[in-house]
Amino acid sequence: MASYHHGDLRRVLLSTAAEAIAESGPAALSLRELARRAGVSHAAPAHHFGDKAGLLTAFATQGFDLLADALRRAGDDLLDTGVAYVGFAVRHRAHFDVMFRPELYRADDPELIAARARSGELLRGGVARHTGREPDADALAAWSIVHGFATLWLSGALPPRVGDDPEAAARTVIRRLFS
Amino acid sequence: MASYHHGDLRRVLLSTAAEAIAESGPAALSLRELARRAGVSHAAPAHHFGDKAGLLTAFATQGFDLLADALRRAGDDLLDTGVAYVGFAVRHRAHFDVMFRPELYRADDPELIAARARSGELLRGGVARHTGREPDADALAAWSIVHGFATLWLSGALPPRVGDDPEAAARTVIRRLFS
DNA sequence: GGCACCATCTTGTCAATGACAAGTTAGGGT
DNA sequence: ACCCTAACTTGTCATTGACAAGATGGTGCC
Repeated sequence: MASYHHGDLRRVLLSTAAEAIAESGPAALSLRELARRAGVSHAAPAHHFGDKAGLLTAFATQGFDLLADALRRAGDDLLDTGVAYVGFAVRHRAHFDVMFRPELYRADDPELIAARARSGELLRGGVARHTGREPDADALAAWSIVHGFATLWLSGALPPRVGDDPEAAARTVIRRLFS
Repeated sequence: MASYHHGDLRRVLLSTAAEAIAESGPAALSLRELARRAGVSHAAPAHHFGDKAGLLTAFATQGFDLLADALRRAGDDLLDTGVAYVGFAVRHRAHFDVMFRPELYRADDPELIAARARSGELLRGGVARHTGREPDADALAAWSIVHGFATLWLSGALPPRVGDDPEAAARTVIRRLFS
């Protein structure tokens, strides 16, 4: 068919972008390459997202929503929440890569800000339930340690002795924080 | 003058790259823009670095050397070492941005690997002196928490209440780890 | 003093890209 | 039946990274 109206292009472009970014990073992302993979013309992506920053804004927003889902699924336990954060980073590497790189997208986009706030609340809530205290400093420490571990893991900077199971290694590391 | 032989181009290009990357991230870096700022022809950078990945390889190597210097200056105390790590990230934002993004450069470059190993040793050494134990898990936790804090700070993801002094905030956070 | 060498830098070119402008198609509402 | 608008296409331009080939001048060597 290859009908003139694709019908589902926006969704397809986002998932194709996830593959492309996971392969070679956000810097190497090409709108024309995405269009080629989706079988549409080189200017089709611009219609849905305006420009490259627009696409990455939508992509980051989707990422924050996926993160919120993952944190919700982890339940109330703080350790599980931390492991889920790392699991999200590993499983949705492309999203994670973009989400914390605001110079790639429009950080003032309302939908993005809302999605980011939703996932942030889940993180802070987990910490507050665990310590019972004002969560500021504890939440910051917990967020830092899981975010740092995830980032280092993804960057390949960790020595091989850490093993090949990021979530198990993360569990060990997080345990050091509240002991 | 504008003599045919610049004489110091390699060094100038690296420091110009630092400015450009600090302004708009490594993704937006343009070799031609660097050449323009340095007042040389558009192909001059390629002579010194081969290609863009070559320049970023040299840049990351310089970054690991600067990090090692900063860690050495911090002395033997673990807390100070952690604060120095964060201080390095904030003060040399552009280098830090590239160092942990191996898809941007040639991660198999021997000089880069050597520089990275030198700074890694300083980190592990600091942790070993502090705990007296086999440093693996503790070093990983300490590295994760400072790296995560630095990354979150640079990405602008932290709420305003954290304040505007990254090193002071880092000190508070790191203290939660070994308490 | 002169000469050859070669790292350094320039000019020229090509394919790929992001952005934009203008045109085409089809489907939904009235 | 008709239009009207979102979805997509074709065409174009400036910019970029990479490469090839040439120009320049300092350095060592006799």
